[in-house]
Amino acid sequence: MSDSPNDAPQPMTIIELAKELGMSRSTVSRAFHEHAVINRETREKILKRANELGFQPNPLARGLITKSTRIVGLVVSDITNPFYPEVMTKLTERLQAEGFHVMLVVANATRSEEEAVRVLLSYRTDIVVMLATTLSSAGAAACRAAGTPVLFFNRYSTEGQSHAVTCDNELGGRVVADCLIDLGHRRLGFIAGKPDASTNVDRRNGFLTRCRERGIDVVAESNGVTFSYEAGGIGARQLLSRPDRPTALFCANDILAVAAVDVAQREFGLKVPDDVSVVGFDDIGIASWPSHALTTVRQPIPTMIDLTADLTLALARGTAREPAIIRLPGTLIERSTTKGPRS
Amino acid sequence: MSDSPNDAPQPMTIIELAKELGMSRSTVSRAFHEHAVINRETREKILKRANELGFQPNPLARGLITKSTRIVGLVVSDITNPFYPEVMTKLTERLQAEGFHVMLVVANATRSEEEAVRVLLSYRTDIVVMLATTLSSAGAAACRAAGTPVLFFNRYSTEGQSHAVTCDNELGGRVVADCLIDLGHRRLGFIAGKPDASTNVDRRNGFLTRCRERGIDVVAESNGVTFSYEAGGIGARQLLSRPDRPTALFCANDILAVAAVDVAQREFGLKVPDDVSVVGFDDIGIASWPSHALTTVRQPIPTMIDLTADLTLALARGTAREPAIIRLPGTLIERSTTKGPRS
DNA sequence: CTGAAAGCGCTTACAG
DNA sequence: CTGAAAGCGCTTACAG
Repeated sequence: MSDSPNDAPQPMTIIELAKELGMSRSTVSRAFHEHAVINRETREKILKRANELGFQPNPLARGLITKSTRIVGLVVSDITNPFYPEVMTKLTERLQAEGFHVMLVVANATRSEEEAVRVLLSYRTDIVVMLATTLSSAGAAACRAAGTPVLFFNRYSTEGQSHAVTCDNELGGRVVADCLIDLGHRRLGFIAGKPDASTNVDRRNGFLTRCRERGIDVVAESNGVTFSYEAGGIGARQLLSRPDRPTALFCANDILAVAAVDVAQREFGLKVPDDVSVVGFDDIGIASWPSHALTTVRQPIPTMIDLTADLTLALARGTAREPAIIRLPGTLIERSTTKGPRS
Repeated sequence: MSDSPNDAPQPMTIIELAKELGMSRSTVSRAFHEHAVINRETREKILKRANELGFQPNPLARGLITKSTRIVGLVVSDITNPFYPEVMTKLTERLQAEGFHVMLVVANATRSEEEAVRVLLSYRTDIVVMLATTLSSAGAAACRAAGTPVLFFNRYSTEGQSHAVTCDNELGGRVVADCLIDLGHRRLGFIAGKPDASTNVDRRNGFLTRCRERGIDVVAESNGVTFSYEAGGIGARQLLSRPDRPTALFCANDILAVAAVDVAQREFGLKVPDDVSVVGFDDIGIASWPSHALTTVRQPIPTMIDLTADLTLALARGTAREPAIIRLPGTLIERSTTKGPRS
C-alpha cells in the first residue's frame, strides 16, 4: 500500500501558525488579505514565517465562508480542432497568474453539457466558461438559475443573455465568398462541419448570404457531421463527384480543408488550386506547413484569449459590465490552394 | 453590473433539506454515503426530495472534513504534441465517470512545475498526475512531502518512487533502429526534440544503443530544442547538409518527422523515401493522412489512458499497490516514408 | 490595530 | 436506525 489519503501528513493550519507566532488567528488571517486592516510589520512578520513553514491558507475553507472559490469551471467538448488545446492552456495560464484556477470538465455523449455544468455548480465555481460546444443552452440556463456567470468562447448563446467572445465567423464566410468570386469562381461548394456548431452555422451563413448578394447561387453543400479529417474527405467526395462540380470549395475549418485537398488530388486526380480551389478556416499550425499551404481565415486567437481572460476575471470578481457578444474579425490568409478557375 | 458573486441566489444546504424533510441533518447526510447505516426507505425518500429540489452536497464542505476532495490535479506543460489534448479529455472523462474531477494547471517558464504543484497541494487534491513534463522532479518531491500520491504519464520519475505509465520509448527507439538497419541503411541520423524530456532521452538511447549493438555507429544527431515543426526543420537542415548525409532519419516525434520530410523535399530536393527515409514517433492523426503517410511508432494511447485512469483512481482511494513504472510497447507502423537506401 | 466568537456546510463518533 | 454535538480550517463583523 502506498500513501492513502489517511496516513498523509496534515498540512499546517492557521491555528498552528497563529500559535507559532503568538498571535490570534484573526490577525494571521488578515495578513493574507490585501485590503484587511493590519499593521504593516505584523503582516510582514506573519507572511515571512508562513513562507518559512510552507503554510498556505486552505482555499476550501476560505471558499466555504467567502462563497468565492476562485475557481473557474471550463467546459469543453469537441476538441478535435487543434486550437482548443492552445486556448485551454493559454487561458489557464492567464487565470493562474491572477490567482484563479480551472476545473476542467468535458461534455460528451455520456455526460451532457448540462450535467457537466451541474458538477461545476456543485463545486461553486465563480464562473463557468464554455469552449465551443454545440448551440444547446441548457447548461447556460442552469448557470443562470444558480446565479453563476457564464462566458462563451467561440460560440454565443442563442438568447444573448451571456457574455461571449468569438471570431466573427459570419464575416469570415463573407470574406471567403468575396475572395472566391473575385477570383472568378461561379460554381462554389461548402463543406460543412458539425451542423449545430455555431462556428459551422455562421461561417456557412456568411458564405451563402454573400454569394447570394453577389448573384451566385450555384452553391453545393455537403452534409456535415463533425470537424474531423474523415468528415472532410466524405464531404469532398460528395461535392466533387457531382456533375456540376464546384471549382472552389469553402470548408468550415482547416482540418476539413486539408482532407478536401487530399481527396481532390488523390481520389479525383484534380490539381489544387488549378482544377479546384480550397479555403479553410482557423489558420491552425498545419495550414502554414509547406506541404499544405492552405488559404484560410485566421482567427485572432491571442486577442480572443486575452479578452476571454479579462472578461472571465471581471465576471468572477463581479466587476463586469452588461452581457455582450464580442465578435473579432478574422484575416484572410491567401496561400497556395486558391486561384482563378481554369476556363 | 451583471451578477456578482454576492447577489447570487444561495444554493440549498443540507440543513434546509433536513428541515424540509423533518429529519436531522445527520440522517440526511447519511443518505448520500454509500456505506452509511441508514434505513432503506429513509434514504430513498431523502434522495428523491434532494433531486426534486436540486440539492447537491457541497464538496468543499465535505472535503474540509473528510480530507478528501475527490479532485485530481493535472499538471501539463508542453502540449504541442497533438495527443496530449486527447489524453487530457479522455482521462478527464474517465475520472468524471467515477465522481472525480480535475483541476488543470499548466507549468511553464513563468510558473514552474513546482509552483504548479504547490497550488494543487493547497487545494488538497487527492492526487496529482503529471503529463509529460521535463525530467525535473521538484514537483514530485513536493507532493511526496505533502503525502500526496503522484502519477506520471508518458514520463517517469528519476527516483522511481512514483507510479508511472508510459510507452516503452527506449524499446521504440530500438525497433526503429532495427527497421532502418534491416532496410539496409548504414548512415543514420537522429533529430532530437526537447532535450530533457524523458521521451526524447529514451527514444534516443534506445535508437543509439541498438545501432551500436548492431555495429552501426555512424549516427549523426541534431541539437534538440522542442518538439515543434520549426525545430524539426532546423534539425533536418543540420543533418541533411552534412557531407556524410544520413540516408535515414529517426525523429523524436511525428511533428518533427513531418517537418523533416518537408525540408528534405522542398529545401534539399530529396525524394522521400527514395533518397532519405524518415521515421517519427507517436502516430498522431496527421501521420496517417495520405499527404504524409509517415512511418512511425504507434503509442498504445487508449491502453495508456485506461491504465492511467485506473491507477489514478486507485491512488486517490488509497488502494494502490507499490509504485511501479508501467511501460507499454509501441507498434511500428510502416507507411510511405521508409525504404531501403539508393546505392 | 488586534482578539474572541460566531458561523460557512458538511461528516462522524457517541449516545440512545 | 436516528439525533445532538463537536469539529474541519478558515473569515469577518463586533468589541475593545
